[in-house]
Amino acid sequence: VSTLRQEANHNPTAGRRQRNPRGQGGRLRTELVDAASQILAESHDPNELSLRAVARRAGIAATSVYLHFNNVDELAAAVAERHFGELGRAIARAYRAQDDPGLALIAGCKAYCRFGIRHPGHYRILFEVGRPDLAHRRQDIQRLSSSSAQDVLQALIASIERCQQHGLVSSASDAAQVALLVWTALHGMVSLRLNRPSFPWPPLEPMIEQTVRRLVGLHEA
Amino acid sequence: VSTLRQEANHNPTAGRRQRNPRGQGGRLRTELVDAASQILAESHDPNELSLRAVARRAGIAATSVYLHFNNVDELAAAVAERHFGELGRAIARAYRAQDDPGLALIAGCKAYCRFGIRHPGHYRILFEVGRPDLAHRRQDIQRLSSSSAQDVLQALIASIERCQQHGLVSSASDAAQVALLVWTALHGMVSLRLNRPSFPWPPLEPMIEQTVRRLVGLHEA
DNA sequence: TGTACATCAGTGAACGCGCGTTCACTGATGTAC
DNA sequence: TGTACATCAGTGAACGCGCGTTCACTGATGTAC
Repeated sequence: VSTLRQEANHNPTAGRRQRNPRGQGGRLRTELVDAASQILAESHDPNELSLRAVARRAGIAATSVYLHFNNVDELAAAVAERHFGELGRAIARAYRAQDDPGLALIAGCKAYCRFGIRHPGHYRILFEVGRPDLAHRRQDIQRLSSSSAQDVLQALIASIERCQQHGLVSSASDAAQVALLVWTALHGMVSLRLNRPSFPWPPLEPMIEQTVRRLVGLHEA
Repeated sequence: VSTLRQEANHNPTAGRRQRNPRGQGGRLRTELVDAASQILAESHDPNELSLRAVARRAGIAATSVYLHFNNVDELAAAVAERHFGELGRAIARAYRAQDDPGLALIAGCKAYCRFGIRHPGHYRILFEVGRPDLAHRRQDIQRLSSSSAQDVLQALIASIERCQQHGLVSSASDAAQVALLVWTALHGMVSLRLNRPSFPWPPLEPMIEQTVRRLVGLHEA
């Protein structure tokens, strides 16, 4: 009987959770997103992100998830939102560390790919998980997370425009259009490396640099 | 009782299957791959490709799948093999339809993307489904399907080399290396369009053409 | 020509699993009177 | 100051589902004698 309860409700490695104090029930929401992120960090496969797995990891009953999310898709959307934020901050950090606009652009692109390679589960939930239900049913949430994606893209556009303003890149082509070429190419590199790890891939960073330089028309310093 | 049998074993839209004649049991293998392809063609989501779904679609008992495949992963590998072949033929057809090596290269790339956009389930099973079990356990099968992927890549390399030989592309950079840039970029375009259909994507073909021209250094005719 | 037997192409019931979701509930803590 | 009540943060059992896989089997067709 005790093993049954263990299996059903508790993460055997974690201690028994004590309930939050009155008025602090909202903390569980954060803990659930934490737990989901941990699962994604370990699994590489977003399909392992189930309501029951998250509840197990957080040390609560499966039903308690419904105190904060109407269904499992809303939980997944909250997780995606968090990781969109983290991706954006990782890119911004790498970008700001470079003075030259061209090098900053490339550094941001490398940060994007590095995030994907280092956090496959998190990256996949952002760009490889089809959650059509969400897109159809919960327009508010979809707007939120797609605006975070837009933020990432906007930053890329701005960084290409900055190269144009410094004369490093021709102003003949539209920065927004070129940014799309770059984004899709970066995604392709991440996605294929994650999904075909046994392929004999050459080193990632030179590949990123070549792709970005050629796509935006940025020549060696 | 009769509804139970229906649900368990039969596709209600298809007639009752009659068994293959003696010595022709191997036909079922083809029918299973057919059924699996149909499911993928309709679903967009490779997770719906389950052993039981395939059996239902083929009009046989779930257990009969084991007459031809040791497990569900071998079935998936057979499906992938077939669609690698179809992708390769689609590319070759488009390629051969153009005389100019530069236009042929671009036509092949467009065919690659078109295949992915038109057959999301089939494309995903080739490049977005992580089947680590297969890669680890069944080396022979992995070799097969990865050699089909290699065929596609080899064709791309050859078509870039042909551009070099005709002086359309500089011979300064390695064709194999550039081919990788092109392949990953094409995959990124397909993957993102499939996974984020609500994003306001610009028309696909100009985007492919720009990407390929810039990556290989092929200028407008 | 008749019959026993082997082979072949499948079947059907059952198993244990994890899943999302529902429902009625529990028990501690604060608040109104 | 004591007590009834409301609120809050969660629980536990149960549901029906589809899944992959196992096991023993069935029934038609060919073959050896």
